[in-house]
Amino acid sequence: MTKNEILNDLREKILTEVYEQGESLIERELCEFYEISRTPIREILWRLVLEGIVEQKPSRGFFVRKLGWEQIFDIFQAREAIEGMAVRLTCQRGDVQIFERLKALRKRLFSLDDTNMAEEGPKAGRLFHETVMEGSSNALLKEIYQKVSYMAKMTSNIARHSVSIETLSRDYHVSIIDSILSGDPDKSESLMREHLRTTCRGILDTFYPQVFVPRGSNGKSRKEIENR
Amino acid sequence: MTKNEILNDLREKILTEVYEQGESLIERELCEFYEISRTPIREILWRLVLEGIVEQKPSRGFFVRKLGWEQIFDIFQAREAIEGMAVRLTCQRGDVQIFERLKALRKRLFSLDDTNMAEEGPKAGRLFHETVMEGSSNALLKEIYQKVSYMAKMTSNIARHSVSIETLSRDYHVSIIDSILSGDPDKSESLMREHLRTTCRGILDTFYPQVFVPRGSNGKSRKEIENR
DNA sequence: GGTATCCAATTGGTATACAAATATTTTACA
DNA sequence: TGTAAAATATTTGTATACCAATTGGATACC
Repeated sequence: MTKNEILNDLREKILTEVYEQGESLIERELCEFYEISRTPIREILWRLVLEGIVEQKPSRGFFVRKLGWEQIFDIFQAREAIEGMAVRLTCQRGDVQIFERLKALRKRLFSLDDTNMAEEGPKAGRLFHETVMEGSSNALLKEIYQKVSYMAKMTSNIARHSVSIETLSRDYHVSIIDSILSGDPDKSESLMREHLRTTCRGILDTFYPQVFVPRGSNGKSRKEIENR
Repeated sequence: MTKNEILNDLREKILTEVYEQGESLIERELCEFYEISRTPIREILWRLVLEGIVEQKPSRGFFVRKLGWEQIFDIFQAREAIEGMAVRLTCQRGDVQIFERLKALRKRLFSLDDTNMAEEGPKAGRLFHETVMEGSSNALLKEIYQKVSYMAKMTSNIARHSVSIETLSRDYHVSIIDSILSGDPDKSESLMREHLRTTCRGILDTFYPQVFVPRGSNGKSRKEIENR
């Protein structure tokens, strides 16, 4: 296995929770498993820290990042900021290629129905969001997005979306593409934000029903039901 | 020198351009200089990568990140996204402490005039932006901001602001604090964005006058004057 | 002038050893 | 029995030495 293959393998194992959240990644164990020495393993681990899915605590080592509902909330808010700006930029300065890709994607989104939504919906969704980031032509925003999206992927194993959430997302994706193609950056941005807010609420309502996030605000004036 | 001191020292040297942008940071030289071995130096360098001011190219090593005007443009756009969202959140869910700090800061901003603007303006400005991020109560946004702000600091040595830019910023800071205290998140966000867009244009106009960024758009439909 | 080859510099990786910090278990004592 | 202290084990942190692999540039050749 090359170093890159090991990196991909480790990432995959973290994203699919072979390594659980919060679990410590012990250097020697990894060395033994992948049959390499500590130096390259450390480099790989630092790369995963850079990707946001591993954290390093001094003198304690590397740990799989632990993401509870507060972090999911934070991630979606960060995505609102990043992708909201990105879709605005894509709308304003996207080139013909991007627009063509979005048109093709629009078609693909229409072909989704209840039979293939669970399978194809998330794939098409990821492609949509990536295309929007690509269109923004802002390397730093893309860099930031990559990290946030890795973190988002970590949560999506826990928070596997329901067909109803996926269908709603699909509709938003189509609307956003329409507003991009019609050249309306304000509408594109506000739709993207609404989409992410809605999806976040859907996930939290489904997987953390004990958490109450007040409607109509981005607020963290959250209330948890007292008992647990 | 402890490892943390070395980290701070190296960061300082990069931010003050003792190490020039694009320069390669040779492990063995650093080992010799700081009298430590390669392993801890590598860890320090990875931390600086995490901070956004150093980059690693496989088989080539670590380099001070190089930021031209395109990157400055990208940084300010990213800040628009991040800080725009953050100020909205601060407005919506900031606690009394934050509001008090903002009120005190407002007073301090008023005490700035032409005699101390060059000295105190940037300091107060940084404090303003940090306070807003703090108020957002979103750990991920703060994490992202930290990186972006290190990158911004790298550019501020090249693009040292003029008194006129600082004065304009001061006025924006005051207005934004007012809109936060009056509880208007939409206005807070739009003012913050406008502020960052204006500052960005001021910097680019001053330090890269050959670059023309069209008004009234975030667009990258940039034109450079052909000759150089 | 362009291409091929060689060479020096530097990073990449392995191995080993021990120090330092942290976590766990055992022991001793109240 | 419960708890604190001490001993032990585990794991990371650092140092050193060495060689392999990669890169960039210099040189020689056609």
